[in-house]
This record gives sequence, structure tokens and C-alpha cells, in this order.
Amino acid sequence: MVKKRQNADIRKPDIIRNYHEVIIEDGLEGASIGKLAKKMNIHPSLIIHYFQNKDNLTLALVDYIIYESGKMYQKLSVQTDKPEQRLQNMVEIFFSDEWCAITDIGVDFAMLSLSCRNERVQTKIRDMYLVLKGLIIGELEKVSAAGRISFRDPGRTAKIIITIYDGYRHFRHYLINEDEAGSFREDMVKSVMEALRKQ
Amino acid sequence: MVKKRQNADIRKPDIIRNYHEVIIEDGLEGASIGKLAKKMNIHPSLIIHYFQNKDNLTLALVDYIIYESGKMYQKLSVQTDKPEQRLQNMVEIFFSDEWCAITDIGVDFAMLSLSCRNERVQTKIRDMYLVLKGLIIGELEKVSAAGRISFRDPGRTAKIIITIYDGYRHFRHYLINEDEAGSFREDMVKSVMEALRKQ
DNA sequence: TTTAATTAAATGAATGTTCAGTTAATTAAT
DNA sequence: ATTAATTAACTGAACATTCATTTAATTAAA
Repeated sequence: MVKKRQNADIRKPDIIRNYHEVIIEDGLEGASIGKLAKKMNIHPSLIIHYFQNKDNLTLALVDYIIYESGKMYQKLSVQTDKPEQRLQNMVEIFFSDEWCAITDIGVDFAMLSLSCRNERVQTKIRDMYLVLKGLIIGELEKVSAAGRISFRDPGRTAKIIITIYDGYRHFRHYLINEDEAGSFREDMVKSVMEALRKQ
Repeated sequence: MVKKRQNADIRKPDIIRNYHEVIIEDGLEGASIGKLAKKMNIHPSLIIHYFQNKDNLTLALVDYIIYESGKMYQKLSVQTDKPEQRLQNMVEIFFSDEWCAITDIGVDFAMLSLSCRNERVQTKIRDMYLVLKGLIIGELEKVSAAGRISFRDPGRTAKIIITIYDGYRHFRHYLINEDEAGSFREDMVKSVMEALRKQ
């Protein structure tokens, strides 16, 4: 049984996590403070107490999702010191099931949709992409520094990687069977590596 | 002034179009039958009369969006008969502003999100992708038939094209300035053409 | 005892939907 | 060609429910 009275440091992130789950189940359009409260066995007004209103709660959720993604970015630092191997590893991690499952794609789509109408969300997501891009550029520059391959424009290359990754994560949802998914992943990894070589 | 009494053939698609607009403005989570009715200066129950309930209306919207996309697919048939030129043209159309603006990306994201929870929507979107894929395969096979380049697995190649296109359409939204968008497009077109050559 | 966590109760507005009725257009019969 | 019957388009009002939010009171921890 959960301790009855908790402090804000526990309760607030707990509310956000549960809100995330509600949206997974019912979508952003089906999520409400009432449902969320019922799910958590707390009173709706407690949620308002912590987040003032629903918009704030949703903004906090965006932060949460971005933060969770950010945590994973750090895990990208791959075992080996060989720059090229690092690059290969990074790409393979991007296209792994674990990586694609970091956040729920359904919720991600909802947030992306929201970002088209909400400038603050748009900015947050843009910043997240900038972080990811910076991280990839870092890896590319390590390769360049090692002298093997040089990237004319690492920022450009990073964008290509992100684009193919995004498209992959998006489109894989609409493939029919599992073995198709497997070969699809291989193909997309190859495409990215190809794009890397051609810079 | 609009004719007061219209028949179903006019009214139903009109409702769907307006519903589309409401979602562009307020998102799927902000759209309601009430708002839609007010916007159209009709009674909410008239919408129910035609669509029975909100879910049906949303399903009809999915069909509408897919149909609008499908109409554009037909315009893909490009002027020239030279297969390779056709291929090039097709890719350039995919990455054109006009093409990316066929449907509203915000609404598309909302529908993609919905598809993660609604099997019927998922199937509809999957089918749409199959149509697009088939169309691309057709073009690839024309090139193969001309004997210039042969594609080992056109279906595979088509999936790569769709993936990069999807990622492009998705990610371009988070680029900062216009000239960046221009060079980004060029880069992605190049990437696709590269992927085509390497099959 | 002060502060923070939590609930209770109540709010008005908006939600989707039903149902009964009205008005207009179409069809068939005279 | 006029009229009657039928169908379809549309409105009005009311429905219970849910919605986010407010304000005040209560409970527990520091």
C-alpha cells in the first residue's frame, strides 16, 4: 500500500507519470483530470493544487517526456573508443527496439500535434532536437578528429540521421509482420551508414 | 449566401471539411460537435443526424484525409516518359512544399496518434501506405524495365523512400530558419537518390 | 504551531446524445 | 397539373454526464 500523505517531490512526478499512462490509454483527447484522479485514488482538486490547470499539467508532461529522452541520450556514450565503431554503435542503438520504446509513440504523436498549435511546446521539442543534434555532431567530430573520415558539415549529417531515424520510428508502426520489421530495420541502418559514408 | 437546405451529398463532406478546420485550430482534444456546429451555423444534432456519433465523424475525417492524399498521388504521374527522369521528378514532388502541405501536419499527427489506440484507423493508414508503396514500386519497375538500373527489391526501396519522406516532413517542422529548410530539402532529396542508386 | 497535503462540496459551462417536432423537397397518384 | 404521401433535412429543447476549476475545510507532518 502506498503511503497516504506524500510530499510534492513525490506526488508531482507521480501525477505526471500517471497522466502519461492515461494518455497512452485514452489519447490526449480522452484524458481528463477526473480520470487521472480516479486512477490515482486522489481528489481532482489535488491535481489542480499542484498544477493550477490542465494546460500546465500537459506542459509538465512535455517536459517529462523530453527529460526521459534526455536521460537516454546519455546512455549513448558507447563502450569502445574507436570513433567509427562508436558511430556504428550509436546508429544501431537508435534503431533498436529499446530505443524506439523509450517513449510511447502514440503520446509522442499527440505532443507533436500539440506543438503545431502551441508555441511553447514547439520550442521545447525544437530544443530537444538541438540537444540530440549536438550529441550526434559530437560523435561525428570525434571521427573527424581521428582522421579517418571527415565530415564537411556535421550539422547537416546529423540532421540526416535524425530524419531517417524519425521516419523509421514513424513508419515501422505500419509494417505488417515481424520479419518485415527486422529487415526494414537493417535496411534503414544501412541507409544511414551509407549517408554517413557519402559526406 | 449559402443555400439554406442542402442535401447529404453537399452537407456531409462540408461537415467533415469544417471538422478538419476545427481540429487544425483546436486539435483533436479541443474539437467538439458544439464548436463545429457553431462554426457552421447549424444545430449540433444535425451533425449527429448524419454521423450518429463523434467517433463516426472522426473515422469519416480519416477517410477524407486519406482520400485527399490519394487524389494527389494521381498527380504524381510525371510529364516525361524517361523512367529515370520520372523517378527524379517523383522524389522532387515528394519533397516539395506543395506536397508536404497537402494535408495539415498537425492533424496528421493527431490521426497517427489516434491510430495507436484505434485499430480501424491503424488499418486505414496502413492501407494508405500500401497504396503509396505500390505507386512507387510501379515507378521503380518502369526504370527496371527500361534496363538502366535494376532494383533487387522494389518494395524494400519504396519503403526507404517513404521513410525518408516521412522523416523529412516530420523534422522540417523543427528547423529554425528558411534557408536552413532549403538546404535541408536538397540534402534529403540527395539522400533518397543515393539510396536509389545503391540498390 | 505552523505549514503542506489533501479532501469536500459546489460551481457553471460544455460535453455528446436523444427525441419529438417542423419544414422543405421529392415522388406518386389523381 | 394539382394534390397527397413520403422521405429527407433540419431545429429546439432537454438529457445526464463530465469537464476544469474555485473556495473552504480538514488532516497530518515538521
